[in-house]
Parts: sequence; structure tokens; C-alpha cells
Amino acid sequence: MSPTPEPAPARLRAIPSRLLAGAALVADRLVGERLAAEGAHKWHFAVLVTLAEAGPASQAELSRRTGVYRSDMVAVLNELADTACVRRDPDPADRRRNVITLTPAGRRRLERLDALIEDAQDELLAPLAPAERDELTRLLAALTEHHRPAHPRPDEER
Amino acid sequence: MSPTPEPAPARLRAIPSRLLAGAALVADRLVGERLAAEGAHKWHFAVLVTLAEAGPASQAELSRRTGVYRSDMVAVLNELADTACVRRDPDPADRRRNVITLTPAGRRRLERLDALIEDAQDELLAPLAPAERDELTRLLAALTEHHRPAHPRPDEER
DNA sequence: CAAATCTCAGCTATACTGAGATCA
DNA sequence: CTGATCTCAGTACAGCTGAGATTT
Repeated sequence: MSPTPEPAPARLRAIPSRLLAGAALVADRLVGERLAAEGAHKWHFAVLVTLAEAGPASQAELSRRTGVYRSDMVAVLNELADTACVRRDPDPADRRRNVITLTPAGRRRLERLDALIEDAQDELLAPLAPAERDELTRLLAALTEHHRPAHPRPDEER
Repeated sequence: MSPTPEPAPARLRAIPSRLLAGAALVADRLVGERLAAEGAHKWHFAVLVTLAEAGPASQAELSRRTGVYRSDMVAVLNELADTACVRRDPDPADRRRNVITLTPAGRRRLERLDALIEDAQDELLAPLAPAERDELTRLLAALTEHHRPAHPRPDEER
């Protein structure tokens, strides 16, 4: 009966943790939709970027660097290996480890996914001016940096 | 072998959607832990605030105002009604609806939860200066406002 | 009949835990 | 033996879908 949008009360709209949850949901949806069109997940992208930036690594290293859980990393690498984006070879120096290496095909796939991710960021940040985008990124980085040990915490400080 | 913290590559750390996901995770954890100590969820808080700000409402209205899904709202209201924080009466004017009303006990509970939520926000924003906190809140609000139709979208604009 | 409301049952994705097998 | 690694099974929770019963 009421065509009113029934907005959330101001007191709710001003709570940072709620705003973060909402923004993260929107962001994940934008990124997820675009990557899904290529049959990819954000984890694939994270792993490919990390391999491109830091070179070959064990699964445990990849897990720590990307934030993808060791358990979930297995499935991600299975898919990346099935599509020949990475090779998974036993480490001759430490036979517990697998050495994950980016292939040329993986590098090409990374380029495509990178473009999609960029598009998604642009759409996400569309309502903000360039200076505001940088500021938001800076503030979020400060937040997550400070609250870092979301996981174990291997050692204290840099 | 390496005591290095194995940080994420810079290219990953600079992606807003990833930063948002991380920050939202931290925020939800901080809020959730505190509310759990009182046996509450963030949804209880959202419903109580909305009732306090906007007065009695149907479940569907509460759902639209809080963002809690209609399906999940049922369980939330069951718990709030079980603890006598709200009353759920059939609407005599439209017998499909329940009218949800805040009780004095609910108002007291809201006060306690509100304090916990405030504490959590303070801890979350601890690394930021007051002006930065406001700026972050403003930018996040602009983002979520712009990308609004996370759900249906009942009508276009006020 | 179309549309809205409340309720229930269930699905998907994400973050996370635990444990077994292997090996340093 | 301690501890790290890879793998698999499974939990918990959030967000969401679909459908049935009731009423407008």
C-alpha cells in the first residue's frame, strides 16, 4: 500500500560494520558475476597474481599469501591445473611440498581475469571521485593492516 | 625455513573489493564476538533499533528496513519474542500481517546491545583518526547508497 | 485472479576445523 | 618425536530461493 522505500533508520545506516558488510557484499557480487562469466572465482585470480608477482611457491605459501585456506587451496589448484594454468610438481628438495608454477596459459588467463577485476573495481567505485577512491583504499588498508592476525600469526611483526 | 611473514603481493593488497572483504570480516568478527557474549546476533540489534526508531511494524517492513531476509526474520522474531523483547500481534486491519512492537524489556536489551556495538566500532576504527573515521563512513555510505538495489527494488526513488 | 504476508524447508558459498598420511 | 605439508570430510553461518497457506 505504501510506495515508500521504507529506508533503514539513520542509526543503522551510520554503523561502520554494517556499511562494510553491505559494501563487501556489493563488491563480491560485482567481481563474482564478472569472473563467473569466464568460469573463474576470485581465488583463481588471487593465486595467479601471487604466482606472477612472487614466483613459484608451495601450496602452504600460496595459502598464506592469498588468504585462501589451505583446505580450499587444494580445489583451486586442481581447477587451475586441470586447465593447464599451473603445474604442480613435487619439490625434490622437500618431498612434502608441491611446487606450483605459473604456465604461459596461466599468464594469459591472468591477463583476462585482471581486466575483469579492473572493470569490477571501476563499477564498484563509480560513485567516488579519484581522490576519494584512493582515500577509501588507504583507509581500508590501514584497517585490515592493524587487525591483521585474522589467521594464526606465524611470528610477531615484520 | 623462512621466518618471513610471506605477505600478499602489492597488486593483491591494493584491490578495493579484497580490502572490503577483509575489513568486513574483521568487523563482523568483532561485533559477533561481543554480541555472542550476550547471546545475541547482529540481526537482533538491527530489529530492535528499527523498532525503537520507526515504531511498530510488520515483519515485511522490518525485513526491508533492516536488510534481514523475510525468511530469516521469522527466527529472529521468535527469539526476540521468546525473551519478551517484542510482542507479535496479528494486525486487526490486515490479518495477513503481524504487528511487531518493542517492549520495555526490549528497550533495555537494546541499550545493552547498543553499548556493545559501540565498543566494537571503536575497536574496529581504532587505527583511524576521528576525521578518518567519518570519512570512511561517508565513503562507504556513498558506495552502498549508489549500488542500492541489492534486493528487488520496490519503486524508483522517493 | 493477482499480489502481499508469514512460514518452512532447503540450497549455495565462504570461512574454518579436524584428522589422516607423508615426510623433514 | 615434533612439526610441517597436502588432502579430504565436514561444520557453521550468511545470504538467498521456492513454495504453501492465508488474506487482501
